[in-house]
Amino acid sequence: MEMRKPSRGRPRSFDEDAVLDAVMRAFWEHGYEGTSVATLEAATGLKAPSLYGAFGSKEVLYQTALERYASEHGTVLRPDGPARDAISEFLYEAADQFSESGLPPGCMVSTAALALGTAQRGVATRPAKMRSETLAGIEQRLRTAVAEGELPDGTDTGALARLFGAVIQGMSVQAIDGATRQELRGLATAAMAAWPR
Amino acid sequence: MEMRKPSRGRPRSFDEDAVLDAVMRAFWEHGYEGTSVATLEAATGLKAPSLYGAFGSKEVLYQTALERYASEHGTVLRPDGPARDAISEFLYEAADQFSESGLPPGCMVSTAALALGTAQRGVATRPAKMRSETLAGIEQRLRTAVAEGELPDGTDTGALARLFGAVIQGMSVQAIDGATRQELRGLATAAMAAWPR
DNA sequence: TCAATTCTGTAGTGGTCGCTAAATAATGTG
DNA sequence: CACATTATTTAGCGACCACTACAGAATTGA
Repeated sequence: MEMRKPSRGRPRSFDEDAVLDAVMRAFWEHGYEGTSVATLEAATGLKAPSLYGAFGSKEVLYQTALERYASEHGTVLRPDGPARDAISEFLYEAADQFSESGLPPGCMVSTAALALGTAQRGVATRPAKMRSETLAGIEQRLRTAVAEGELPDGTDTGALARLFGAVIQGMSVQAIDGATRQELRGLATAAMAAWPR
Repeated sequence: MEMRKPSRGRPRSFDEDAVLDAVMRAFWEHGYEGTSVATLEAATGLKAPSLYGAFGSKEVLYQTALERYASEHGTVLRPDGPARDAISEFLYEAADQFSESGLPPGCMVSTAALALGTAQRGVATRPAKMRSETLAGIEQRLRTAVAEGELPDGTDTGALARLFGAVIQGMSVQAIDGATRQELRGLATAAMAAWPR
């Protein structure tokens, strides 16, 4: 994947992963437009040309940080066991992650890039696609549950998937607004009551 | 409330309400940071000095547009009848409003100002307070329902209020991502299954 | 008609935006 | 050592940011 150039020339003076982590937190907390390159300089301790040399542009930096977020802080539906348990764990895990101390509140994907200037429209496509994939993943899990008899035939799996997706997105909003971990867990519990009987 | 100055001097050449409506739509669609004063000039047909003369600053313009949104496009819980019906209608009305053709998708309050640069932190306070008041309104309605016996004693009204609030917020995200009115209504239907029995 | 008042359009202000050319520093290779 | 290569630093690019001084235009009151 990564073409590592032979070690000619002056070596990097920084750890690329640590820098990307700081960049991720800045974008996570302040969004794309709310994070300036000057902000990133302050967050990383690097100067602009180092950032640009290592990553390319502010937009690439954002997308790279977003992928890192997805792989480091993202959650996946457990593929085994009852779908009900998988969804339930998914919601509780989101509640915990959105209120993790030492990290920005909320989710870098669920509520990202919802309103941008026209010039930055393209930045929103990747986060939107990630949200769409989350919905599709939930729905697939629910469809399987219907096929296996865990959920009744005729269950509106699309609507149910959108509901649990909305719960995640709403938890992100409320975490940003200061909701505690306990409150988010209670929300998750209340949401699971919507599971069909 | 409004101190109307006697009609001395050159009169306004524009309708203040129509201009504020255009401003509201711009902020609604592109957010605070995503909307520049140049954008507002294009949206209103006015020049900056007219906007500043009539309203004061970009931030005041945003807050004024936000209040207008709340009073023109906001929804309130119907205070009479069963709480279950009031919440249900609230969700369906949100589904319809977030997918109203001719208006930006989503909600100008539910998913507003979630990530801003540090310099603009103060802009987020009013939208956050509006969301908090919505949650409080829902919870109050649920508390009354418990007191009147519509909901069982011991119902976690706080968690249930947060759930319905999250559904609204998630519907706003999904509307922005392109969900149809029908899909949002289905989401609302699925959410009502969480109502305690 | 003249003066007072208020609004509009022109033409900027200083500041920040994302980004980069050019000089310098630090490494490996010969 | 010299040289090629790559990274960092300095300094600043043009474009846009929110905002405004100022002059002219349009109105009312005297």
